[in-house]
Amino acid sequence: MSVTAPPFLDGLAPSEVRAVLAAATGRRFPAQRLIYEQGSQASDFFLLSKGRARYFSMTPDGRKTLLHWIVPGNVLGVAALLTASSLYRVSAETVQDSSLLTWNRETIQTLLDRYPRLSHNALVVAYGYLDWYIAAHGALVSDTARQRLASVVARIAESMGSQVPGGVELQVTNEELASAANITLFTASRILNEWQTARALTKHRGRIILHSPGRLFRLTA
Amino acid sequence: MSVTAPPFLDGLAPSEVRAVLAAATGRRFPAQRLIYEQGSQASDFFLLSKGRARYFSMTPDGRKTLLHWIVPGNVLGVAALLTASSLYRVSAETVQDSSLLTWNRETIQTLLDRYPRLSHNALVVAYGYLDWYIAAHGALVSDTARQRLASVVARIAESMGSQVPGGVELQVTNEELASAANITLFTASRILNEWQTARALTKHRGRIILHSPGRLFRLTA
DNA sequence: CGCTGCCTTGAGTTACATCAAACGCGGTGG
DNA sequence: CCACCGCGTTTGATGTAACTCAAGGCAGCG
Repeated sequence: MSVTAPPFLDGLAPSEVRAVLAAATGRRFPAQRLIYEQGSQASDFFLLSKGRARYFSMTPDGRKTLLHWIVPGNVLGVAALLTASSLYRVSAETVQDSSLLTWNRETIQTLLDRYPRLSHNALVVAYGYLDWYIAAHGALVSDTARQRLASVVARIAESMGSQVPGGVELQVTNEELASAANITLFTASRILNEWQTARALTKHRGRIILHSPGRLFRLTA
Repeated sequence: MSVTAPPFLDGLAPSEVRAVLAAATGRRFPAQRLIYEQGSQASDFFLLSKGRARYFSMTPDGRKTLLHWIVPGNVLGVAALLTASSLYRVSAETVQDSSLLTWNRETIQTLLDRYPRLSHNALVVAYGYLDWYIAAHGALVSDTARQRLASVVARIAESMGSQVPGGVELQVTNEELASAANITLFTASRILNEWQTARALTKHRGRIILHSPGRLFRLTA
């Protein structure tokens, strides 16, 4: 079903895993499709089985901030696991064509009751998000634009880069990088050019070849 | 034991609550004492029964960032609930003299196994932190120094203010406000003076009388 | 070979940080 | 009761990273 075993199903017996998966509905999403929107009722819980998705958030003034990337085996929509408060806190969208297993709120909550281990796993998942936010908060509080951009590039290279001769290729636009690092398009362009001059990477439209991740951070003073 | 029923014990039968509490050790902490430090092994889980505490984090360059405030009934040290990864992610310290119920890691994990509802409650707690971080992230990304300071003042007034004739009194220094809003001492001083001039609050050393929370945000353009 | 959308470049602006200096509240001891 | 002291606070002058805006370049596609 998915290449990597979903952490959310850790510790369940094979028969239990089957029961949980049997209760889900498969759904396909094309690339660039909204999965759910921040502020709406958390009516479904998802597991990404194929493709790529990401969380993002809209600021009051209409800018989009890219948050966490979601790879196969990850779950989405933890808000649907809560009995009370039940709004999605951020939005989620697909990046590539994707397949999602879907449980509605009632179903997944019944499963949580039946298999308590799922609650524990959900806690681990939530704690992982917390980790991400703690790091992001630290970065916003004390890093420069340059450092944040370097982190974003490194993180994307890690999670979604593909090996090519000469380095790692990232399929990202300046706009996406800017939005993830919380800087402007212009600042992103300038910093990336510096790095290109310093031979740490090569730019093309819509993609970047990262030659030396280490050099990024050395240029970060 | 505590004024408010701890959300962490929600949904447990009275006998179960007694069993969980019986497994804890009571500990008293004086004001301004470190409870645990970010990066250290998450060896204990706590429930604040009396007093006041807060989370904070140190930046690489040595500045202190104040995070979430903890009131009686709240738990601390969620990292100790996780089987695997087990470092505290932020630091915690008391603000006033406090009493904490303490479970060591092994004990609390045994209890989680025995009372699955605790896992669910832990998820709710973790989700609450997530909420806080999502809001903080949004504020850092798109609010001005002024807006962030207004939010901090409002939040502190809400959670720890005491009613006095003329408004709500907050026991905070400029330094604490600056550190929580992620601005400098100087900027905090200047903005607070503006607000004093606009009659939204009155300043004294180490405390503030907030007259009109609403006016803060109106002055926030 | 022209069009569309991504990307670049420069000039001007700004909010906030940094630094230096001094002020004054409120507690302490003479 | 007064002089002193420490620390929280204030104020002004200066610095700067990054944003904003305007204009144009150019890659790749049809």
